[in-house]
Amino acid sequence: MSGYETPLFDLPKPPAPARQKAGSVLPGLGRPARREAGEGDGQGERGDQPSPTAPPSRSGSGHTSHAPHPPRDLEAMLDGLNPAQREAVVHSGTPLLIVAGAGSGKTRVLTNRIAYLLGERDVHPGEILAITFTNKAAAEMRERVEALIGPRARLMWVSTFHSACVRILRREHEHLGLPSSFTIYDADDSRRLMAQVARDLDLDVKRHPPRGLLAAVSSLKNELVDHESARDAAQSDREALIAEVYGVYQNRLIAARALDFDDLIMTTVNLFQAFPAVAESYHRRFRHVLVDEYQDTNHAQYVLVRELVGPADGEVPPAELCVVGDADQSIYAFRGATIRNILEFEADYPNAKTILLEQNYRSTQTILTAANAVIEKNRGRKPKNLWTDSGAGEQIIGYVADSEHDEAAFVANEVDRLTDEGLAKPGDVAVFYRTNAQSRAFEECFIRVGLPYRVVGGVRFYERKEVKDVLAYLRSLANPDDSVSVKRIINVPKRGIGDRAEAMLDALADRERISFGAAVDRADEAYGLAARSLNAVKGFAALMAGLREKVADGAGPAEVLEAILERTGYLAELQESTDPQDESRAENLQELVAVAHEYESTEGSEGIDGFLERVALVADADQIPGEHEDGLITLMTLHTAKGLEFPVVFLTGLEEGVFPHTRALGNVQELEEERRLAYVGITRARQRLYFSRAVLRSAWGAPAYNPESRFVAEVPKELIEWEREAPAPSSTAFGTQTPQLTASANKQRKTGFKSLGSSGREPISVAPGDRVIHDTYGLGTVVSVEGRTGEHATVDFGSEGVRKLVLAFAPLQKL
DNA sequence: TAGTTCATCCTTTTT
DNA sequence: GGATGAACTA
Repeated sequence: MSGYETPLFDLPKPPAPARQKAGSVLPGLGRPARREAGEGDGQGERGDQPSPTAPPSRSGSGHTSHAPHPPRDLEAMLDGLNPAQREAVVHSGTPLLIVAGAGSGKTRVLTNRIAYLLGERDVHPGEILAITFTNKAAAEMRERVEALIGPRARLMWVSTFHSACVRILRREHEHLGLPSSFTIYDADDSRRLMAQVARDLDLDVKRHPPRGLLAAVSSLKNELVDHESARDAAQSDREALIAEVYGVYQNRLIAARALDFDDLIMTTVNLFQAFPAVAESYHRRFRHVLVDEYQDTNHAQYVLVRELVGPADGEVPPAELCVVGDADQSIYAFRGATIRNILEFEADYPNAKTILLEQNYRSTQTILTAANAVIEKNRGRKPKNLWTDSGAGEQIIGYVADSEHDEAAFVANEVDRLTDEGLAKPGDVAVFYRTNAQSRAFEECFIRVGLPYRVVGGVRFYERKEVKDVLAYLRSLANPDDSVSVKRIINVPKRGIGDRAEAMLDALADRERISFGAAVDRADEAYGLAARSLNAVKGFAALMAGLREKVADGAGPAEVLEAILERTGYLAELQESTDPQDESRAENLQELVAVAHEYESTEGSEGIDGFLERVALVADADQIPGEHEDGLITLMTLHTAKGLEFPVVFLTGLEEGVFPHTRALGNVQELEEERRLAYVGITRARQRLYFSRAVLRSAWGAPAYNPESRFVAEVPKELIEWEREAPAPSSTAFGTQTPQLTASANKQRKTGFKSLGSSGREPISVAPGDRVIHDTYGLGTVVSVEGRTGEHATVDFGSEGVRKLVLAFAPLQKL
């Protein structure tokens, strides 16, 4: 994990704010900690010790506020920059908006600007707050500035919105008398909690799935609406329902002493608005606020930035604000981001200066022309025209595959060819797709042909079930009120506490107005709990008490994790299992312990709470995409690709319904967001760009026929050279280009597609006992055949396991 | 209570 | 093909 925080706390503490009524203004933190010191508080607040946070390998303290400046090298900061970039680096005095087209050197401008502030304008590093989109970007920026300016740069604060807010909340709790220890809920935890809320309110889960409720509540949160006012403003039944759900959900969060991802920002904003003195202390401190990827900020983040900058006519002059972004690269509206923030920047900050960076230093003119042509189709955007002086370059190569397997084979062949001809190495190549599920076809193919690859994103380490389970134990220890975590593990591994027992404990918790975790400790008082269940619950309570004792004795996260693995029998269960997957699960848990050890050895580590916070905020995917020197093909979603660049890019799955995604087809806004995603994908390529699609793609079991993506047609024809074009319309009843086959239509015609098979192969028919050979799994024996017309077969591949296959598409041959 | 089978509905994308 | 939930059996 590279997420590394420079402490904010080396500057004088801000004056304690006047005490005001905390109350309802601070959802999520409104309730004082019921438990006194003892649990979770042991580690104390270390914020004020200027803990040395430099990586051990580095030397030099850099902590004195007036350390001698490293040699000033103005030329290094401005060298090679074009006039617009220079202007952006040295601008001062008014808010600054840098509209940076793809590949226009945005990151360089930002880092050089910071270095310029530190080196030329004598700004103290502690006065700088730079907000990036990911932890990885933060780490890189810190590194680059340090390379320019020296170790002094470590004193500045570079982080994501979320990390920054957690820091602020942790720091301010003591002034406000709020609990310092809180649990951060990720999307999965929130969903579980919402499911509970749906049960509380007796909602029809079919009509109101927790996911949907969560999305609705989340958008209210980002608008900074509280549920009271939402209820008052409700126009329709649905709105009223959402407001009610919001209230119950929020109460549950408060009771669990938890904040979800949206709360982190919103609560900080509320804190600033409720306690102006706190807000002022921060904007007194941060004289320079820089925000990267401004087009992806949501309303709450926008307000937070305003609060940090401070009023134009305040007692303290506003901080110097510099935001960077490109409205055409906004791809997170689904998560609440508003392009409005960047489009209206000049209205929000009337004396703002705007600098446009249009010259591209990354791609060939062909690639840029394609990108421009696609993005032009979006309405209501400010015109922008990327250009380069580096020449036209190669044409885009297009390929129409029969199936997703064929598409993967094309990519593999092409990479081989480029490698053989010395035009590129596998490490130069990236394969982009719209959804994570699409990676499988490529992985299978690359494994078969022996191409080295890595998948970025996908199922992340911290999202794996076993890791989340064990972390839930740790969280339950750190915060016994965290009902989502306690419920998650109360019967994992199985110890005979079923739904009924859980319901009885829930009832007890309700009756006594205590948390679920507290009810576990008082299970004796629960009605209707079978003796056997009661014993099991008591056993669980004793287990937790034993572990808690260990925590109280000052054990660090690693030691506690090891105790959890052992005492719960979780690890033993995995080790005894014969399922080969459980082996890797056990390895993941060992890895988690190793991560905890590593965390403990980091200076300034803050015990279990700190470890959990780190785990919640640092996506481990951040560490993966680095330099391309290791010769691996990179596979990732288009969203993950933002901010990266590759010499060779394959844009795959260019089919209506895949990209653009089905869900976006009916909605202009969403379609435009898909188009921006296409724009992002295209502009990642430096020299070579490939478009590919599959005529026939099996999407969730059933095959689907998808016409060409509209984005392909939006690229001028002469830019694309088709290596293989769509086959002539076949004689089947459904033409290849039937526009917009809906999913349901596909389903109805499902059986009809069988005859097409994959890669031209005749579908085979098998019977139990037949010997077959599979491209990936090798030799096997058919165990059984399912489906009315025999479309699935279960085949035993011996050491490769027993697999269920779709006969029409499995690369399977009868012997 | 746990383990099994069956049905359904599904899916974006992520800090 | 996968995850989740409901219904049923041991």
